[in-house]
This record gives sequence, structure tokens and C-alpha cells, in this order.
Amino acid sequence: MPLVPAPQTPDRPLRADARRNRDRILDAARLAFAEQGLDVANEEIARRAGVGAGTLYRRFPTKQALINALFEQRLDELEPVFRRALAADDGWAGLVDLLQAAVALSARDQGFLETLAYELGPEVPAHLFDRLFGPMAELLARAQAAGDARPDLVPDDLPVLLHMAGRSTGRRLDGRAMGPEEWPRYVGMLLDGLRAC
Amino acid sequence: MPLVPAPQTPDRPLRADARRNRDRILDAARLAFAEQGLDVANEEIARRAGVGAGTLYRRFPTKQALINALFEQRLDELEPVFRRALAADDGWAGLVDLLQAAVALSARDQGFLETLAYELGPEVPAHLFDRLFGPMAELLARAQAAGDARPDLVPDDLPVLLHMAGRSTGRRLDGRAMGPEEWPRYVGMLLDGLRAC
DNA sequence: TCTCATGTGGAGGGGTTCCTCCACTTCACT
DNA sequence: AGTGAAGTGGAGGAACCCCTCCACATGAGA
Repeated sequence: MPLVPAPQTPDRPLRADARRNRDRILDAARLAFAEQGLDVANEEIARRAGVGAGTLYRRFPTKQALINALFEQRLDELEPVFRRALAADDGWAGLVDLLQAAVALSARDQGFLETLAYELGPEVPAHLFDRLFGPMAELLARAQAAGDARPDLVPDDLPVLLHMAGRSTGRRLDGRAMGPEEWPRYVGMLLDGLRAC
Repeated sequence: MPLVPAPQTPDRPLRADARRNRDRILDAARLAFAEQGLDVANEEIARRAGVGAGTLYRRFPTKQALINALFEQRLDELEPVFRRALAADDGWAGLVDLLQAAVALSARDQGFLETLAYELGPEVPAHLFDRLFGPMAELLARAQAAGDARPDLVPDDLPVLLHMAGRSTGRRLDGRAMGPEEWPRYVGMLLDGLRAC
């Protein structure tokens, strides 16, 4: 018989109130990050979720843990797009689909945009990025095989290109917001440069 | 005779020591911003310049004033490129020249890159941006007249496109820095998308 | 119902940053 | 050399921000 009580199983289900609070934190953080970007104060998130700062930190020991959890949620949302794009025959069309879906999400969610920015990248576990860039790489290979994409493109180019495309969303110099009917034109121009000539 | 002493002329020349300190602040700030980006602490800049925080604030009442002064210096450096590009016949080549020069500067100088990012834009006086985008707009018009650039491009597109191009510099997802022999390829792809088909 | 492991809120510790203030020093002009 | 305006440094105020701690509350199994 052990002298110390058995360590609690790491994935023991949360108590009902704790689970509820966890969900409220995620919802509040998602909204706050989407509106204002990742450097919202944690206390603001706790306030909007209606919990104390202590509760937030019990559930997400660091801010990065919260960001990663939200990033995973966003990838779950993109899952249908992944499947649709991979199921179709046309690799190029699928790649365009996926890129535009990711940029559209960035346009709606400042936090997602900033998580994708490589300046913040090293903090996010690589396997999360792989969920996004794995399918893209597969589609790129198919598009190249079909002669639709530039042959010199390699999978490592995709994060850079997505980052560039993402920057077409956001505010203009004069402070005017970029409308959802404006940025696809810029992404289209970049895609034109990626197409095989 | 006025009861109060005449207000000092606003552009009275600085005392020799003050002028020297101002220059040292600008040099230190340029280096610090270039290396680490705009959110270096002012105290760090003062330390590197060998002056006190008070001196820094006497010369540049806000951090933004310092950033604007440095941005103007960078535009002065680009002046020869402006002139060369505008003097040549080929509008498209000049536009490419200018864009690449600006991105090259962004690659070397994190502070310049961040100043160009429109998230920070509204703080910088519009006339400074005009110095950069005015020549670009002129070259775009010439390139379009020659049938080299997409006819649907308008001057307002240029800041967005420069911002996208600038994001090809910087770190990759795995933390590896983007070498000066790597980013021109990405800028080239974007430019391919801007060329008239 | 009773019990206690689990969960909670929010004050506050420790850190950072921007900027102000003012007693003191230095320059430039006579 | 003397004088006053201009300039200086650096302590510290005010506002943040991330995160910890612990007295107290509460859910859930017995």
C-alpha cells in the first residue's frame, strides 16, 4: 500500500461546474482574441467569462496553453474543408480552397491570424501546424503533378505564403477595415503568382 | 513690451551637447528597433545611447515621435532608389525595384517592417507614407500604360501589397531566420501575380 | 445528510513599461 | 569669469500584465 495517496489520474473528468467554467473561458477568450488579438489581458478574459483569475489559471496554466487550445478548436472547424479539399480530384482547386478558408478565418479572428504568424509560431506545438500544412502539402503535390502549380514550390513554402496571404486582411493605412469582399482579390493575385505559367 | 518673455522660437538650434545627444539617441534607437522591433523599452534605448530617460523624453516627447523620426530617416535612405526608379523608362521595372528595396530594408530593419504594418500605421503622419507610395503610384500608372501591370490595380492596393511582400521576411515556423537569398523568391511570386497576363 | 476532494474568486506579489519631475550641471554669450 | 537659459540623469509615479496563494464554497459519492 503506497504511503502517499495515488496521484489523481491526469484525465479524470472535470466536475460539472469546472467543465462549465472551462467552456465559458474558452468562449470568452475566443471572442476577446478574435476582436483584439492575442495580447488581451487575462484578467479581461476572466471578467468576460464571469470567473476569477485563479480559475482561469487552474484550467490553463499559461496563456500559451489557452491559445493552443483555441487554435486546436479552429483546426477542428477547418476539418470539413480539409476533407472536402482532399476528396476532390482537382489538387489546385483544393489548395485554393484551403488557403482561402484559412485566410477567411484569419479575417474574422485576429487571434487565429496572430497564431499563424511565425513570430509566435515556435510556442505552438508542431503537430498542430501539421494538421493544417499536411493537407496543404498533399494538395500542392497533386496540383504540381497535374501541372497547375509552379514546379519549384516545396511544402516549406506554404507557411510563408499563407502568412503573406493572411496579411491582406486587417486594417488599411487610413484605418479603414478591410472588408470581406476586398481581401480575396489580394489573395487571388498571390495565387496567380503560384500558378504554373 | 510684452509682460511675458517672447516664446522661444520653435526651431531655435539645439545647443551642441543636446544635438550630440539627439543623434546618439537616434542611432541607438535605430539599432535597437532594427534588431528587436518597435517594442524595445525606452529605457533600453536611453541606456544604449548613454543618456538618461529624461533626455530621451525631452527630445522625443512620445515613443511615436521617435519612431516617426526614424521612419523619415529610412525614407531619406530610399530617396536615391525613388529617383532612379522614376528616371528610368520602364515603369514596371521601377515598381519592382522600389518594392524590392522596401522589402530589403524591412528584412534588415524590424522597426521599419513594423512601421509599415498598417496595424501601426494610423500613428504615422500620412505625408510620410505619401513619400513612399507617391512614387510607387506613379510607377504603377506608367507600368499599366505600358501594359505590363494588371489594369485593375489602383494606388490604394500598394500598401496592402507591400505589407504582404514584407511578410516574406522574418522567421519561419521552425524558428529558422529567412535568409536574404530566400525572400526575393516569395516577393517574385507575388509580383508575378501583379503582372498583366 | 454528511464529508471532503475539487473547485473558486480576487487580493496582491513581482515584473514591465511609459513618462514626469526636479535638483543639479553645462553651455554660450557677454 | 559670471550668469541665466538650456540641458541632464535617474528616481519614482501610474498603469499595465502575468501569475500565485489561500480562505472559502460547492459538487458528488457514501
